[in-house]
Amino acid sequence: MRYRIGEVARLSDCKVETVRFYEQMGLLPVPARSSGNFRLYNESQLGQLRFIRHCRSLDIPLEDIRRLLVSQKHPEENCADINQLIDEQIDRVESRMQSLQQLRKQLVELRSQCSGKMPTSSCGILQGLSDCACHYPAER
Amino acid sequence: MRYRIGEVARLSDCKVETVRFYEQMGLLPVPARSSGNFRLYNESQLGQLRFIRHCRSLDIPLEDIRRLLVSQKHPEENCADINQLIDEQIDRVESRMQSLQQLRKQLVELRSQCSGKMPTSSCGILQGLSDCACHYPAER
DNA sequence: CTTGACTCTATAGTGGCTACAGGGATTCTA
DNA sequence: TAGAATCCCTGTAGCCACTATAGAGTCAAG
Ligand SMILES: [Zn+2]
Ligand SMILES: [Zn+2]
Ligand SMILES: [Zn+2]
Ligand SMILES: [Zn+2]
Repeated sequence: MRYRIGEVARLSDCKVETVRFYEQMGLLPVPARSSGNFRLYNESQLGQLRFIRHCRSLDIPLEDIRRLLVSQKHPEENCADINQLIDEQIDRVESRMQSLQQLRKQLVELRSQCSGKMPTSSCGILQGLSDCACHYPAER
Repeated sequence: MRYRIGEVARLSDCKVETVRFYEQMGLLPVPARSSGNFRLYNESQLGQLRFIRHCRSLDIPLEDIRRLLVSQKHPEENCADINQLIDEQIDRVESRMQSLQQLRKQLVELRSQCSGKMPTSSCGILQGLSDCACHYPAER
């Protein structure tokens, strides 16, 4: 069974342009072509596309996905790299969560500076943003 | 007192290129020039740059910063827009936090599928990524 | 035979910078 | 006063992971 690009896109929940983009990035093998020059995919290529999409839903960068695909093609090798790659991804996610936590605190604090309908000249939010004590050069 | 670009960059904790970039984006007024064609900034422009940098540290997008700067220039207007803008920013941050929470859970679950040094052919992580039950078309 | 849905390539845009390349201006030191 | 170091200039391209056009070709149904 062979699929055209619109079908693999639908079957992997992504856009046609994205499939072409992955091909261009070398994440998908160059597909066969129909007589009318349409891309034709088989089950295995669809599987690889779904693999990529699933990785992307975990926010794994394309470069790391490339490494995972290479690992997949070497079934005899040790999988330590894969575990490390996921560990690094978890680290990235956790550190982003931490900075968002910080950010939220600062935004809520800022938001509390204004009660509502004021002239902008006395809006506590604008003032809080202007009276910035942090964006000064590091003291020496 | 007039500053050259390197100095305002240092005094607002950003890079020279970033200052030029903000000018190009219309977030900073076109500065005066010295006889040798160097940009020259005054205190008020430095203040505006620090305002922008502080907004950016709160991850407020440049478009929203532009709106804040416009509001600042109309001191008699009502500040409701400003409050709403910050509320929206808080919403964005919170929803990002939520999806990262989800992400972390999925990654930790995936990570637990592999105990350590296996051949990649039997690595639970690779298998978990391949046996994807989610990247299928929405059922009808 | 026409319509409409699909596909093709190539190119540019998104956001928020960052990093050159290849020159000119200024300032410090010998 | 020469040379070196450090600044600054413009313009362009790169980053990431797509997304969105434009303008053309392919194919099946009615
Ligand atoms: Zn207000
Ligand atoms: Zn600040
Ligand atoms: Zn493993
Ligand atoms: Zn999936």
